[in-house]
Amino acid sequence: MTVVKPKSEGHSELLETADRLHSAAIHLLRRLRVGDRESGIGPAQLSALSVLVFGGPRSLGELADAEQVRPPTMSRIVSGLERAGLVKREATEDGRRVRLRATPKGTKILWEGRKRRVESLANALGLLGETDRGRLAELAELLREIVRKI
Amino acid sequence: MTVVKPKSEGHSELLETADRLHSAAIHLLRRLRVGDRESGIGPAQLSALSVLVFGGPRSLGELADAEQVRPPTMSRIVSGLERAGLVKREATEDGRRVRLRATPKGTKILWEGRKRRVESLANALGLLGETDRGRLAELAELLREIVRKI
DNA sequence: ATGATTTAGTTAGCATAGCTAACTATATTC
DNA sequence: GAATATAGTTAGCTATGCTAACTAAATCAT
Repeated sequence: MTVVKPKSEGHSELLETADRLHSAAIHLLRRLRVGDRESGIGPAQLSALSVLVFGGPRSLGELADAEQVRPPTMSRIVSGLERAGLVKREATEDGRRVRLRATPKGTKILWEGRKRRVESLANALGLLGETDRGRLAELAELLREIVRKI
Repeated sequence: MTVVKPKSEGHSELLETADRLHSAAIHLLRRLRVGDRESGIGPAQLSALSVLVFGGPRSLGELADAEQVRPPTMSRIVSGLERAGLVKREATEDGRRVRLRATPKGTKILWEGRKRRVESLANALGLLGETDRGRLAELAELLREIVRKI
């Protein structure tokens, strides 16, 4: 893993870091999905719901943008959330737009689900030393910035 | 973001870090999926193939374990890879087991796909300062350890 | 040695989640 | 007022996750 080709050393290292992040992200989500399933709500729904809960009501298009999916995909995700009574579609001044709002039930469910979801991760984090934990908090922040830049 | 409830300060911080990692992982993969699609091979297939290419041949059950999915799921993922000529099912001494092996084509495709996939991520990483980049490489390693612990 | 059990993998059937293309309805513009 | 643009939805495809039920092979126990 520390073997790096001599030529264009920095680039190679960058690719390796990128690849490792990618791999870690895939496996991280697979592990956490187990807990997600207990809530009876899919990962895409959970993620979309969290935007509405923490970020407030918005239109379907805005939510699709925030979640990096196409409108038809978000339309169906929202349908699922609505069917479960976690989100409501409200009419707006502009008759084309809908305003999506998390219901009290949705907000409650999200908080519970989120807690359970990150619990195992938080536990794993708790196994780390104080130093590593601090570094990891930095990573999370850094990662968020990076994702915005991609 | 630095607002932490006084009670059980460390735990709350941990949850927040966990949540941020989770969110970042979701969005990271969504962004990278765009590039993935160009290869005509799904993310699960790509990930499974990479285990075979970098980790060598193994049984379906082992691959399912490595990828944190159930055997039927992996069976279908492998079927897709086989259909595309990227992986071969080989018979073993134990007639129940199959040995999965990446074909030369699979290996080639993976290297190309992997390169393209992490390219955008590596570019985003390149926008960071030298300090952040170093930190991130370190922390990617940390993340890998954590995922193993969950 | 043969019958029962365990193990590995597949098949069938269901749900979620991603996409594009095509449609509807409402706003905006000319 | 007609043409165009915009927001969402519907329809239909693929990929990926699952559990349940099946087949085939190996192992175990009598």
